[in-house]
Amino acid sequence: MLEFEVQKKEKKTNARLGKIIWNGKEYFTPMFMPVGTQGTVKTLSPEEVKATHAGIILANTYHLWLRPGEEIVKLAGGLHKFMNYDGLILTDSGGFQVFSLARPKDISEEGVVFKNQYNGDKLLLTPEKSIQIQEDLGSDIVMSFDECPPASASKEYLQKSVERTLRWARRGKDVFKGNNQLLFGIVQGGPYEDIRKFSAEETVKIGFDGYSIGGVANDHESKEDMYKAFEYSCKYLPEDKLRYAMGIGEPIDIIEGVIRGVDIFDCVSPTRLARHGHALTLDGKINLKNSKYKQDFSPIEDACDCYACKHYTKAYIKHLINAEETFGARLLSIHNIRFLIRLTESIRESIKNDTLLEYRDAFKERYYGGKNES
RNA sequence: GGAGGGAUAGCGAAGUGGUCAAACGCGGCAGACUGUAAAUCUGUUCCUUCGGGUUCCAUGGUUCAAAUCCAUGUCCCUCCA
Repeated sequence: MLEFEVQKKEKKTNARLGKIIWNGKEYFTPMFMPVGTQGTVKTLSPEEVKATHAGIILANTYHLWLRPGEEIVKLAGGLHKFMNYDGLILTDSGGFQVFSLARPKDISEEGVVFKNQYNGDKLLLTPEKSIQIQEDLGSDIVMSFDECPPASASKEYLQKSVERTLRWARRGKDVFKGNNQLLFGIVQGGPYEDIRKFSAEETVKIGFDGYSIGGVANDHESKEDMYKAFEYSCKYLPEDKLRYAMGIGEPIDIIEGVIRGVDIFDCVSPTRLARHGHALTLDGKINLKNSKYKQDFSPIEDACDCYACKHYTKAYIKHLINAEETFGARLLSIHNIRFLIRLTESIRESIKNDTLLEYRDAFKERYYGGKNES
């Protein structure tokens, strides 16, 4: 069983340094979780994922339900065995797909109706079904099925949505067997303190192994609103449980999240940006498709210890991206994930030294180089 | 030697009297991307001092008006000898 303890609290912020023990292995928080929606971190082998020092990945209930089907994964012996990955796996519940795929009229008290994108079938995903699928997948951390409304939704809608998500959380917990799996509840409520407080307190009353902060970075809301959501959620969550900000992955957002008490982050951005030719660097995000890198025979970052930076130049990776060779996307994915993992390593170091705010300011100054972050 | 067909922006390719600075695709140049319907999507791509200027193989012509019609030339392709 997975254990979690807070080892140190930063003096000037709400940041925490934590340790997870699972299957005899230790993992440290704050941590970043690469996304492997369909049972693979796009373009990477599990060995390459592990080489970035990522200890946990996220897979998706909705996608694996549709294809290949959770019964296939179960027959294979569970997702770890199926995809040959022995690190931690967290499965998202399909809640994000309520935001990205469903229309308002598809959402009811019972659950959410989706149209199977492969054969047009009508499919009903309910809190109970989501838990059953995740149990069959055999992930280590199971997410409650939630509605993920846009941050811009009206306060009235958010309040109603949060109440329904609470009922769904209750229903999910009631059927969850807990066989060597943890179950997380999800706090919603947009940028409003009263709704976040209500959502957090009521979710805690139901009682979960950890708590997620959802409904952030899904609607081009302001950074200020996103950070409020972190703050107003963490404020009402227990100290001794993991806190996970769902979908957060811009470097500055990770730092600001940690400052407000978040332990875990996940994001598609390092792999998606990679496929689109972008590399994360301490001096900001760069686009290797830009012609200025044609003859740049230096690594993406001199100081980076990733496989891509140790062996390849920007000019070569640019060539691969321009030629649409998958190796380019793979090298950039390795780099970008390693970049975010290294970011969390630096953050943990700063928490130990109680210098997180100074770290944040120096990071921002260099990353944005005087430009406004957006 | 004979008979046809063709030449349009960096490339491919529409257009066959005015609504054409010229569709569309590729390439080029940029931008976006936060629990992945995303190896996707968006913008831009003759010159410009943003008023305009100069284009559709070349030259001449017809017309109020030509990428589009006519004549001649150049080059390319196909078929027949």
